[in-house]
Amino acid sequence: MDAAVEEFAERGFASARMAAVASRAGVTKGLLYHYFPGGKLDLFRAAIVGCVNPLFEEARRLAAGFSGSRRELLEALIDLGYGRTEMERREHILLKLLLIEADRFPELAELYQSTMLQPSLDLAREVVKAGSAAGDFRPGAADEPGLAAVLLAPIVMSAVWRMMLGAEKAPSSQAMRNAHLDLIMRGLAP
Amino acid sequence: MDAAVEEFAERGFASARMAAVASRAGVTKGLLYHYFPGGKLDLFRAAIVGCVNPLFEEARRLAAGFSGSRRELLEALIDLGYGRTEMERREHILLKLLLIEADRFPELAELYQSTMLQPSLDLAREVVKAGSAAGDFRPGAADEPGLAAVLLAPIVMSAVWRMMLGAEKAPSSQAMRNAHLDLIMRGLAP
Amino acid sequence: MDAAVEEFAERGFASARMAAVASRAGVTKGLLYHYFPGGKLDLFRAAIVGCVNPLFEEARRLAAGFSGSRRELLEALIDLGYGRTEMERREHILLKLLLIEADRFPELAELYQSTMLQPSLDLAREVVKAGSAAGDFRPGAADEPGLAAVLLAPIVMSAVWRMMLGAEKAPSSQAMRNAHLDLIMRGLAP
Amino acid sequence: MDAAVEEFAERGFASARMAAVASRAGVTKGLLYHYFPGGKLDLFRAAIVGCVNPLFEEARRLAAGFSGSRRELLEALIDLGYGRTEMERREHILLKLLLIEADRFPELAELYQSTMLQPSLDLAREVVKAGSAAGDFRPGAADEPGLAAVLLAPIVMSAVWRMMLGAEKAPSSQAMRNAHLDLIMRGLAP
DNA sequence: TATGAATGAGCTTTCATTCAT
DNA sequence: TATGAATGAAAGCTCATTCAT
Repeated sequence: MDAAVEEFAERGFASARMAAVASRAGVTKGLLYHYFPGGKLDLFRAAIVGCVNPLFEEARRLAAGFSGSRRELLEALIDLGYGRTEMERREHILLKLLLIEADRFPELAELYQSTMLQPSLDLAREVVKAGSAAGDFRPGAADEPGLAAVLLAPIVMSAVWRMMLGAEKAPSSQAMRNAHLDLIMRGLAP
Repeated sequence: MDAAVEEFAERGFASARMAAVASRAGVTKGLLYHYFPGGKLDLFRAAIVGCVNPLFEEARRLAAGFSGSRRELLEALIDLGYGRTEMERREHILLKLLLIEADRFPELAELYQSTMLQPSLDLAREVVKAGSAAGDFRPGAADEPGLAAVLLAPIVMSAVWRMMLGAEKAPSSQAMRNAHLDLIMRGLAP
Repeated sequence: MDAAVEEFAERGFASARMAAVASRAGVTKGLLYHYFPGGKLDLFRAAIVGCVNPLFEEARRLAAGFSGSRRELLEALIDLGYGRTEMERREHILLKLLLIEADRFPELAELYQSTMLQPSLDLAREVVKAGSAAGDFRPGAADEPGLAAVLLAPIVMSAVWRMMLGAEKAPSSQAMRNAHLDLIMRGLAP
Repeated sequence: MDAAVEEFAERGFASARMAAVASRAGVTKGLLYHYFPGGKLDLFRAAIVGCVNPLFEEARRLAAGFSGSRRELLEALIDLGYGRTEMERREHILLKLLLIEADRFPELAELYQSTMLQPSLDLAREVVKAGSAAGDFRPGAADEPGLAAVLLAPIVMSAVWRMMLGAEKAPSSQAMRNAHLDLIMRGLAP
C-alpha cells in the first residue's frame, strides 16, 4: 500500500508500473492482482482512500480542544498548516496525486473537495465567525463568501510551490507564514 | 504545436501519444521527429516554452502603462489575475502541466520559477513598495519578505482549484477576488 | 536460444529482429524480454556465451587423453581444426558473429580472446614445447613467440574463407591441411 | 565516398545510416540519392568498388621490379603483408566490410575472390615455383596445392585479429612475421 | 546540383494483465 | 496465498526513401 502511494506519487498514474509497486512491496505482480482484481485503477483508488482518512484528525482535535481567543486559534491553525507543509511527506504526496489526477478521475476531485477542502474552509469560516462574535475580529468579516478560501490559499500554495521547486527555490514558508499572519490580523482587525 | 499542447493537457506527459499529436496536427510521426529530434521530451519542452512567453506580456504592459494610484494598480493587477483564471483555457493547461511535471523535469521548475513566479513576485513587491512610498499603503508593508507570495497565492490557488474541481465545485473566483481585495486593502492600509 | 543463434547468424546483429527470434522459438516477443531484460544485446550475449563453452572441450579432451608422439598429437589437433571447419555450421556462425561484432562489443572481443584464442595458442605452444623436449621437434622451436599464432592462423583462415566464399570458391581446406602439415613438419623438424 | 566507406565499416551495412554518411560528407541526404539513385545498396557497392582497385598495385609493382633471389622476394612480400596490416587503415576497413557482408552480397564474395585473394595466391605460388626452379626452395614445393593459402593465411589472420582485438590483445604481428618467415624458410628449404 | 520537409513501414521495448501451478 | 511464465497490444523511435522547390 505504501509502495503504491510512493510509486504513484513519483511517477503519476499513467507512468506508475505495477511491477515497480510489487517490487517495492517485496511481492510479485501476481499477488497484486490477487488483492486488487481491478488492476491498476483499483490499486490507485485504494491507495488514495487509505491516505485521506487520517489526515484531518489533527486539525479537528486542535480546534475542538482549544482554549484561548479566536485570534490565537486562527494563529495556531495557520501555524499548523505551514508547519504541516514542512513536515510529513505523506500529505505532500497525496496533494500531488490529487492535483495530477483529479481531472482524469472525477471521483478523486469529489473526494478532495469533500474530505479536505470543504472541511478546511468550514473550519476557517467558523473560527472567523466566532472571532467576530467575540470581538476578536471585525464584525461581518466572515460574511465575505470567499474569505475562507483566501485565508487557506497561501498555506496550500506554499506546499505546492515547495513540491514544484524544492525548499530552496520556493518562497520561504516561514516568511509566508509571517506575512500571512500579519496581513490577516490587520485585515480582520475590528 | 497547438496539437501538442492539447494532447499533453488532456493526457499528461506520460500518457500523451506522439501518434496522437501527429494526427491532431495532420502530419505523420516521422515529421514530429524531424522537428523535435529529442522526441517526446523535446516536444514537451517546446510546447511549454512556446506558451510561457506571451503570458506575462499583458501584465507588464498593464503595469508599465498604468496611470492612477498604486492602490488602483494593485487592484487592476489582481483583477487581471482572477480574470485570467476565468478565461483562456490555454494558460490553465500550462499551469497544470508545470505543476505536474515540474519535479520530474527540473528544467521546467526552473522555467516556471524564472519566467512566471519570480516576475510576478517582483511585480507585486514593487507595486506595494511604490504604494507605501506614495502613502497608499502602510509604510514598511513591502519589507515583509513573504508578502508578495501571500498576495499572489490566492490568485494561483483559485486557478488550481478550478482545474481540479471544475468551476462549480471550486471556490468561486469572483468571491475570492472580492475577499482577497478587501483583505489586502484593509491589511495594507496606512 | 537456438532460434537466436540462427537469426543472428543469418542476418547479423543489427538486422536480426527480435520478433523473428521469438517466432522461430515459438514464443512471443514479450517472453523474450522476460528472460532477457537487457533486450537484443542481452540475447546476443547469451547466444554467444551459450555456444562458446562446449566448443573447446573436444580439443582439451583430445590433448589430455592422447597417447602417441607429440608429432602425432600436433597432427591430430590440426586434423581436428580443419575437420571442425568442415563440419558443424554452428561454430562457423559463431566465429563469424564474433569477427563481425567484436569491435562494436568489446566484451565479445574479450570473450573470444580469453575463451577461444588464448587457450588455442597455449595448447599449440605446449605441444610444440613438449615435442622439442621429446626430440620430435627442433630444440627451441617453441621459443619463437609468434609461432603458435602462425600455426593456428591457416586453420582459422580456412574457416573464414569458406564462410566468405562458400566451399567451392574458397581454398580447399583439405589441400590447406596437407600443405600446412607438410610445412610445419618440415619447418619444425629437428 | 570516404564518408560512406567509414560509415559502412564502423556500423556494417545494416546499421549504417544514410543520414550519417551524408553528414560525414557534409551534404544532405537528398544529394546522396541524386548521385546514388539505387539508394543504400548502390552507395555500398560504389564504396567497395572504389576501394578495391588501388589496393594491389603496390604488391604488383614490388614483384615486377624486384631484383634479388626468390627467397628475398618472398621475404619482402611477407614484410609488405605484415607491414601493410600495421599501416593504412583503409585496407582494414575494406577487409572487414568484405568479411561482414560477403555472404549476404554474393557479388562481394566474387569481388574479393577475384581481385584480392586469387591474385595474392597466384603471386605467392609463382614466387615459390620460381624459387624452386632457381634452387632457392625445395623442388616441387609449389606443387602442394594448398601451400599458397597456407603462406598467405597468417598474414591475413594477423590483420583480422588486430581488427577484432586491438593491437594490444591481438597476437603481435611482428612476432608472427618473424615466426612465419622462420617456419617458411625452414619448411621450404631444399 | 542541392535542399530539407515529409512519409510510412518496421523496429525495439514496455507493461498491464492473465493463468497454470 | 503466492509465484512467475506467458501474452499481446501499444507506444516510442528510426531511417530509407521520395519529392517539391
